[in-house]
Amino acid sequence: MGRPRKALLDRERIGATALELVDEKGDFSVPEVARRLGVQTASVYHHVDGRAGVIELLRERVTDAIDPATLSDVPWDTALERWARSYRAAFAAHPRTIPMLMTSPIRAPRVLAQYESVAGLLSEAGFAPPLVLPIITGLDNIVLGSALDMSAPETMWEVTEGSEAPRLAAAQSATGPSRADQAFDLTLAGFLEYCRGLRPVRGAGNCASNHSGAADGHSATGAHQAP
Amino acid sequence: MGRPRKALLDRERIGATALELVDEKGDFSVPEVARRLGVQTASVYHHVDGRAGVIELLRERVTDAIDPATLSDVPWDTALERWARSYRAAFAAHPRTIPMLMTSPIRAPRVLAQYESVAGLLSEAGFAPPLVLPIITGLDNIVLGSALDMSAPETMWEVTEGSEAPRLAAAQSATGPSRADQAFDLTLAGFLEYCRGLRPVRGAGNCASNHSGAADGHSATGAHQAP
DNA sequence: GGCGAAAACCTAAAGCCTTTCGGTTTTCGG
DNA sequence: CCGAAAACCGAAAGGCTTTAGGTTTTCGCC
Repeated sequence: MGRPRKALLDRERIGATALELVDEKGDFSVPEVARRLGVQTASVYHHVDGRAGVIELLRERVTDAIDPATLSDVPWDTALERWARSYRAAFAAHPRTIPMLMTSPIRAPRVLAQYESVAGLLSEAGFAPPLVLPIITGLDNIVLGSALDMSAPETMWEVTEGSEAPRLAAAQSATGPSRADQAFDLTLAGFLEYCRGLRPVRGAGNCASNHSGAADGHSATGAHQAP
Repeated sequence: MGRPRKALLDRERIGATALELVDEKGDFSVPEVARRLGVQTASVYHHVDGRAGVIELLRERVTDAIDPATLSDVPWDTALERWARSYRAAFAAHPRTIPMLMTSPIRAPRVLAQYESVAGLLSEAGFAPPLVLPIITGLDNIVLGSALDMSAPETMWEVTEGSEAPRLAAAQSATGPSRADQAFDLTLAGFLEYCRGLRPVRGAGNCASNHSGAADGHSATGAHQAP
């Protein structure tokens, strides 16, 4: 057959087709992608670096929906919250990609740059350097943990049948179908609340002993550039 | 060859061998398990339901390390914390199984029973029924998100090389190698703190309207260690 | 305009994995 | 003692990943 007059394949179409397949069936294979594009399997290998390369295309497509503009918000905790929600929403749009993307780190430059922004955000908000990465990692864990939960929809907790777990079943019927969202809201709110309490207090008198109950210590912080 | 005088295979040995392989190489295959046991591939299929069955054996082995006794602790938040740590530790002992186990829900009866206990724990602690499942799910997300983080150890954040992310690199060198543990401690502490504030206050006057910002209604609980 | 190099697709094949289908021998219950 | 079940083996079908080498078309450069 030889080279066609107009290219049949490109990374764009390969990525889109693979994402279609994963959305529909939860998995893909290179031959499947090729079949759906009316092409032989080997041809795909001229455009991407094997199956792993296709997964990277998926990663790009999914993470492109994360909105970096959220990180320009103020104050810092609003930025963090909006970013986390955008991050989670990006995965929620294609939950079945999650098992594939979770296995290897998110090293796409686009996303890495956003983590870098978050690091700056937290530093400028006044967090002690040793706290910055734990906070980022914690936020990451919450988002990815929640994303994972979304990828195995209700099966995870579908215990309503009959007998074995009456209290769990009762809790389920008391919560309704928004369980995953509510859990995320709860966890995120708790995390941000706790982080607010971890910032050094700026005023003169430092009520040294506790840091935990300081739920509203950021009210006056319209502009908060730390030392 | 026919039936041997003494059985060469059983689910115990198959599970142990598969776990060995995953610990060593991050994956397993049925032929690999068979080779390591000095047996033909097909023989394995007489004891387990294919590859999926072997994964269930892995799940049992890993989750058996979760200590249900932690849930008998008092008060409720101590029980929750110890359980979460035990849960996470179980996965930390075999981090490379995590990508395999995360894909499908943890429906092993042993673990389900523990979730059931947690539901009872929270109900008896006085949490409103619609809050119980979101709290369980949130805790689950934190544990599994953290476990996932452990499964791709430092690669996830190894950006120290050179240039691209200076603030992230600085944050990393300020934190040291205990990043994952610190993030978990932080997130768990924040979550429990927030949950304490979600319990209805027992005293007379119930300031009914809000439940969201009330992070400090828990005066009696006392201890919370900082990272 | 012509021509070599590169691009894009194909056929073929190796190697691995999963799973199933009969065989063969040994053990065990009645 | 004997038939049924158990435990293992050999072989094979079918799929996936990946590479190697062909064939045709296009493109850039002289």
